[in-house]
Amino acid sequence: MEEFASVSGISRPTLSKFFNDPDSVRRTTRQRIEMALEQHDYRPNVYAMNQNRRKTKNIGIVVPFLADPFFTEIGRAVELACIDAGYSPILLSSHGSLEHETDNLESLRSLKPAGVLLAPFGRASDKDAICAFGKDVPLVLFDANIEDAGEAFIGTNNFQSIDLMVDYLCRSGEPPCLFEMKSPSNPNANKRRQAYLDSMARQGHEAHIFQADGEGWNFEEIGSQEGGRMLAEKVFPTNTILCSNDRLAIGMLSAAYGLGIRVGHGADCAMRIAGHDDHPFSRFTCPPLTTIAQDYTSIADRAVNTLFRVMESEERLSAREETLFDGRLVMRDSA
Amino acid sequence: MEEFASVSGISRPTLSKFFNDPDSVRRTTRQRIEMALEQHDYRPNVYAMNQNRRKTKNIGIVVPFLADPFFTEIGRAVELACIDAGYSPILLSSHGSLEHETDNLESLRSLKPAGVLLAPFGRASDKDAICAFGKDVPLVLFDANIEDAGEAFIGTNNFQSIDLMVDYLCRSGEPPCLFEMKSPSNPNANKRRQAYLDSMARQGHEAHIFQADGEGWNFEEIGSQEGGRMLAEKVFPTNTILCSNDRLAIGMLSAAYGLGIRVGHGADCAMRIAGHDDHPFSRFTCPPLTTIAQDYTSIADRAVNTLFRVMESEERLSAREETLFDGRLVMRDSA
DNA sequence: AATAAAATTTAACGCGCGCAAAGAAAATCT
DNA sequence: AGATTTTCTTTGCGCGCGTTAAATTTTATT
Repeated sequence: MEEFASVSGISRPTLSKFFNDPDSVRRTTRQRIEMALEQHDYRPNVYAMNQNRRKTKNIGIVVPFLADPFFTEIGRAVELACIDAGYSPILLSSHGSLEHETDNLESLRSLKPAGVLLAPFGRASDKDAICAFGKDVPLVLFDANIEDAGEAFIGTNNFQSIDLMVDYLCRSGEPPCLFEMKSPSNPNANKRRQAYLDSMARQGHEAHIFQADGEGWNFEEIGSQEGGRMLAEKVFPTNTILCSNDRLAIGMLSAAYGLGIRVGHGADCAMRIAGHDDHPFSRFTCPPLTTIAQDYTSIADRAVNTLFRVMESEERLSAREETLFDGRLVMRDSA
Repeated sequence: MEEFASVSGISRPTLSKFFNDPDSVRRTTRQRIEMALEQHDYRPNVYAMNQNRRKTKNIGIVVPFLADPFFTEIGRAVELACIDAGYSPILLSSHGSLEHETDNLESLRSLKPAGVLLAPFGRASDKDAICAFGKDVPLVLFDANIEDAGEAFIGTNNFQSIDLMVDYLCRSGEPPCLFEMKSPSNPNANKRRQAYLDSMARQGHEAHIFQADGEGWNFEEIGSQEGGRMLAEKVFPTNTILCSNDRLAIGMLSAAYGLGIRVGHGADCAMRIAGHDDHPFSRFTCPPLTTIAQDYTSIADRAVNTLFRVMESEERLSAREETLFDGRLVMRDSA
């Protein structure tokens, strides 16, 4: 950098400022530097840069399981937003295990990130560790909330979305049963169950909940196995099933097909199946899945913007913010 | 670290060695250090550590499009392998755009990674940039090959796998047509087309190739739209279609369902559809997709091991290695 | 026990940059 | 035009560790 300073005719501290934030120097000098850069292609040492800086230009993004298309999608949106803002996103997956989540936060801490976007496991997460992390680093949660952790939470309003779906299903046919995992780690599942109970009560229908055994993240498999078993045994008292998420629904649709059960809302159909999340593949199931679309883009944008706001203000938010976006009913053929 | 050295009774250079590689110090001192670590929980500054090191403990992993489940899966396998080996994987997606691929390599270069695993776009990639990168950093390619770039390439033997599938399809019914993208960026698509032509010639059947218009990575959408149009227009001369990859097949299956065409190898079925890759969702299509399983695990393991071999040898491989794993026929109901 | 080999300590330099203070230069304002 | 503000330059310290070389200690070998 010393070298580049002499050949470019700019002092080293000014260059230092420039590389930290190109807009912090006068426009004319900035142009001079950029001219010189094109000729001598010098690039500052990332490690030396960040060593003495309290905060870097890194933004951590932690998701519980990257192989779940929902998180790949939202991760992608968030990553691109960060790049556009001139930051370096670092996308970390917790690979479905709690240890990795904790490890990821530990790794991030030593990277002195300017901020972190975290989609935690939820109940299973190490709440204390996450709260402590939030004290040191600007932290915004998304998808799954943990009370009092981080500066803000952005997610979907499960009560609105489930109510929307239940209402639609009741109006257009038999009231739905709920199909879900027995021990969901994700708090959204619990909210959705409660929302289902509320909605059914409000509509004056009896609620029926069916829970699938199984651990892990192979939701399609579980939906197919357990859901298929229930279909075969005809345990469902109505012909309409609301699955707690699309991945379970995809599995159940597959099982229904295998059993020769025609799914859909047509006259020739035996039952209806609906999901929640508008999984990228739900458009291509057979039949295409009626579901609730989470507002990926808004969630990603709001999460990033909130994080930037906290980062720029250099102080904590006066009050923790919780933003819930409404879900949108996506009517396809399955229900 | 100076501090930790005094309280632990270990000299700083020894600690330095320890943090670089715990096995490089005597076992007794290593235990003393680990004891002290538990009491004083000191952690070296990542940036200061890496500033003066030629190589870091980082390993870059670059995939063209993380939202494609194939790459999420293989990325996951590779990531975990790196973690197990004590390295820090950095997973980067090129988000389907060439500029990001180049940017990703540039970012990685300044992170002084110990090695990089790259799944390039293929033909579209900046070959010179990748070759140049390979001169500076141990580089192993996977999935898509670029001649002479990096130390090795690990992928699937498309000629074997397609031949396996064509042979199966011919034996069990009508010979297949090939359905693919018109202008595939991935070199595997070209290999598969050639393999299809070869196999059909060998079997003494006439080859029929149908190409879908469309750009980008929305293969399911393209398969559904274009494939559906072709199905509706009955352009296929046989009742069996081999799709160049599972994502196209998933789209086409969806379209077939919408058209009321019964897909499968049963007596009551009108046509057969097969894919290639054993996409994570192919087990749950309707009907479940007959396809070729790429050996994810072997590819990931071999790629990582090869990279480590190059990294440890501190020199280039005497000859560039190309390893192709055989595909495995996965017979499900669709064909 | 004597010798050789391996591991550790001591001491000291440097990496590439952030950062702070004080003065000089340029741009803006009255 | 001068006064004021902004920006830049000069100077120099220090971050936290890698790394080296010589001196010393510990372990392994004969």
